[in-house]
Parts: sequence; C-alpha cells; structure tokens
Amino acid sequence: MTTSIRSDPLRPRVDHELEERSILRTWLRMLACTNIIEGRVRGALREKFDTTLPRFDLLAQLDAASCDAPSGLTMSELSRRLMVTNGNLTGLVDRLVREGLVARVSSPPDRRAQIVSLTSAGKAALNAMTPDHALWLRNMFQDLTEADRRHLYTLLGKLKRSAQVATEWTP
Amino acid sequence: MTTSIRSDPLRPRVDHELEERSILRTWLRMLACTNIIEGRVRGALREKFDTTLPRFDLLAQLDAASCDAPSGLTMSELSRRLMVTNGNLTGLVDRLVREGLVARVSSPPDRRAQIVSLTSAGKAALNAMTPDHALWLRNMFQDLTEADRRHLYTLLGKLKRSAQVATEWTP
DNA sequence: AGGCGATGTTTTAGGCTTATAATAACTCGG
DNA sequence: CCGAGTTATTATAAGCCTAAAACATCGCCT
Repeated sequence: MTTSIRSDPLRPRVDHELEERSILRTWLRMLACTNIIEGRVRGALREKFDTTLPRFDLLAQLDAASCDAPSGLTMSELSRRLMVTNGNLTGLVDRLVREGLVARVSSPPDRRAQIVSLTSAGKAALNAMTPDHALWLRNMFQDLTEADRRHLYTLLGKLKRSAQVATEWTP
Repeated sequence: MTTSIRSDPLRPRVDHELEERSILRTWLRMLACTNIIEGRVRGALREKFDTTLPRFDLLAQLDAASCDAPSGLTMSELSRRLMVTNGNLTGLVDRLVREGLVARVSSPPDRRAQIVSLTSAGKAALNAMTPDHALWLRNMFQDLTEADRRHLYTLLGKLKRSAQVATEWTP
C-alpha cells in the first residue's frame, strides 16, 4: 500500500527521502524525454521547412481550433492554449503576419481584442508540415506499444491534474 | 496484439491515422505536464529565491557530479548533461560567476578547456533551495502512487531510448 | 453621463536558447 | 617539427520567453 503525503505527513524521514529521490528521478527522465523529442522536432522543422517549433505550434493550434472558432482566436485565448505569456505571443504573431501565414484583425464587438486566423498560405504551410510532423513523432514513439501509449497517456493525465491542483504551500 | 511500425509498414491507412492521433495526444499531454511543472518550479524559484530555473539546474548538476568529478566539469560536459548548447552555457556561467556562485578556471592539462565548479556560496545557495525544490515536486506528484511513479518511470525510459535511437528518416 | 474595476494587448527589460561562424589549442601522421 | 583534422570554447545574430508595467477598452454601477 502506498502512503499518501497528505494523510500522513509525519511518517519516518527516510521514507520522505526515498520518495523524493524517486520523484526527482521520474521528473528528470520526463524532462529528458521532452528535451530530446522537442529537439529533434525542432531540428527537423528547421531543416525541412525552415521554420521553428513555436511557429508550427501556433499554426497547428489555430487549425485545431478552427472547428469551434472558424474565424480565429483572440490573442489571449491563443496564449492560454499554447501555454505562453501574452507578451510572447505578440512577437510571434508579428513574425507570422510578416510571413503571411496568419492574419490579425480587430474584433468588431470588442475593440481591445485581436482575432488571429490562418491565411490560405498558412493553411497550406501547415498541411505541408503536418504529415512529416506526425511521421517524426511516430518514429520516435515506435518502441512503445499501443498499450504502453495508453498507459502513459493515463498516467500523464493523472500527473497533469495533480500538478495543476497542487498548491505551492511551503511550511 | 499491437502492430509494429517497423514490421508492418503496409497495414491499412486508417490504422496509421488512429495511431498517429493517439501518439500526438500522448505527446501533447506530456508537453502540457512539463510546461505546468516547469512553470510552477520557475515561479517558485523566482518568488522564494529570486533566481531562475536554468541557474538552479546548473548548480544542481555540478553538485550531482561532485562525487565523480570533485573539481568540477568542463563547459562541454556540463552542456551535454544539461542538454543545452555550448553557446548557451557561456552566458549562463558568466552570470553565475558574476553572482559568485560558481568558479571557472582553465584546465592546466588542456588549455582549451574551462573547469566550472561550485563556490562555497554556490553550495550554500543550492543547499538552501534543494529541500524546497523537492517539496514542490512532491506536492505536484502527490496524486501518483508509488506504483504509478514506477510505471511512469519505466515507460519514460522506454520512450527515451526509442526517441534517441529513432532515425529521422523521411521517405 | 462619469467613474472604476476588470479584461485584452502591447511594451520593456532582461534572460534563455539555438545555429552558425570564428578562434584557440590539442593530437597525430608523416 | 609541422600541418591537417579534431575538439573546446566563445562570439554573433536572431528568435523565444517571462514578468511587470503601461495602455486601451469594456461593463457596470450610481
């Protein structure tokens, strides 16, 4: 039976240390995975399409949202989905507008808001990249069976919820 | 039974698409996890210790290596371990030297190499931060049982190996 | 209508990160 | 010994990213 941190904060110190070491190991390995995968995707995007990962992510996010929001997303909504700050997005969108891949128009009902949407060139660029992107990922995930993947997905879901909920209380 | 990509590259197209979607979902969720956790650790380091995550990682890496290499690590070795480029490290070490947390000396046997090591102030700073860092992680991982963690660790190990080995061949 | 808090975006300053090119020092075969 | 290739590091240019502050607009309340 695994002990819960919340329910038993006073169990022996050695248990804490063992547990913390095992958490750290897991966390570092996860970081290594994302670094490796992100690095390879970044390099492949640069080599094959002369673009960057954040640009690709932004285009992909707009495309993914296009069923719900066919006219585009606001800057805030986009930054929330990409998990980056608003300020970061400003420059990123600037560059993509300059490249003609996205359009940025003021929202008529709310003059503060900017609606960002894919241009047809943006759609075309994304369609050109997406199959390769999927292939690269498939290639890197190839040793995981479908069951492995499903299990990983479930565990990550649990972790995500846990990390989001965690209050950063420090005694 | 799960089909292998390598052994059966000609199975029906719909299987490919399902598999790719499931891989993408898993990958995006993993990215979300690391973004959330990294973000919270970054924020906590800034709030409580007025420092940054890369600085902390560098100090921690030097400390972790201190048993093997008590006199410090070269820039190249450090950049390899931190999984960042050499050029990145130059500035990072510059800032830490300016803050007095690490020392950088030329290696006598190889005058090209720079050996970076923790100063006593650096050790002290790290010792002050490490318990909190472990606590933050423990807090964010709290909903995962020990079995969950072990399983996650194993799956990530498999993924890491798979991603490292993957050749970025594109047909 | 006017003010006021909330929300959406950009600006600013600084740091992180990469890729590429340049510089310096090592090694080793001839 | 000396030059060619290799390895270690730094410089440079561009982009990514954050936090905090500034600015603009909205919605609401009186």
